[in-house]
Amino acid sequence: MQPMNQIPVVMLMGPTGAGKSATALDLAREFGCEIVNVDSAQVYRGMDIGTAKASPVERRAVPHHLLDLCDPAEAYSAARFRADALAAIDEIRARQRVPLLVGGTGLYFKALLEGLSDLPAADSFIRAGLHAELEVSGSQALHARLAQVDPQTAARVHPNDPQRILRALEVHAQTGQPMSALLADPARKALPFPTAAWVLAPATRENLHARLARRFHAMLERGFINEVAGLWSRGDLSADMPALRAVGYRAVWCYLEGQTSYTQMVEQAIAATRQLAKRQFTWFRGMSEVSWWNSDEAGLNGRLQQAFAKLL
RNA sequence: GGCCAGGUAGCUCAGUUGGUAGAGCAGCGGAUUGAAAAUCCGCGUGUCGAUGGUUCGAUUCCGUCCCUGGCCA
Repeated sequence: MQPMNQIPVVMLMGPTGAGKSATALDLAREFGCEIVNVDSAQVYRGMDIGTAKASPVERRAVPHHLLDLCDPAEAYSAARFRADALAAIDEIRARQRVPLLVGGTGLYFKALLEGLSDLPAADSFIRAGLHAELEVSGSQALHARLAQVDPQTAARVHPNDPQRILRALEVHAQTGQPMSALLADPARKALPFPTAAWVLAPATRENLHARLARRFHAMLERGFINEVAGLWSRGDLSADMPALRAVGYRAVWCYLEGQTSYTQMVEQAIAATRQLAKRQFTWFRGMSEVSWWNSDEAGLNGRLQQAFAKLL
């Protein structure tokens, strides 16, 4: 075996439904990898069918990391992901095995590859206060306030984007400094190991759309509605929590509350999945040093194995 | 078969007192620093069902035909 500082970290990214999981299992079995999840929805416990999480059998065959970290009532974050992923990578490499990072969350990949600035974590108390203010005054008013304390951030965040306006105000409230000043602090740290980044995606959007529709129907057949109904009946979860905003879950939640018909729910869920895939493409296209692989191509896994072998 | 209501963007529809048309959704592109499967931003040429007529000009008015839905036979 080679010295640990040469064990690479392989990143397999791709839009939802591209077949990353199956490919990852294939590579992991062949090369003795351990899989690290890079999916913001799969970190939640009890959200299995709708997130297409690896099954217990698959998880027994290949070790998986960063699944089931949180209750759906909690909020995970990009910063937690970065820390958790770095820790998992260290452990895996210490075992002389290759970490295979698999998922579709562009921000998480970016946070890992480029680092995050030293910003305060979310503060639920401050956030609740700002939210109440948002309800009363609207995002334009909060944007105007942000322009007072942090003109630079206000200039780059749209007045209709409450999530970013609130975050910037939250950071200012906690630190007394404009978020733009904290972001200016160079926080980029090169990762202390070699990396390879691959994007797995179907050749055409039509192919992907067809797959996504089929996949959602398959989820329904596997009891997806029951899964969401279980969360719904807990009584302590609500549609505005990050976990329940996930594609599919949100649509079924509305259906369970009687806001949409079954047909509308199915249509909404599939459309939301397509939109997610489109945003994922935007992330991946903007990344430098990634190689693209056509997931529709015959013999793909063999070629990926060859590419993988070259990294070792 | 008769009467009525419709046929306008991929879908649901608005509109043009005659000067070739616009919303929502879908789709496409982009942004993205502790919620990111989130949250935003931008993008609208389509034989206005077909065909004849009136008109300088018809998607709009008139005739005929076709299609869909409803009612009556």
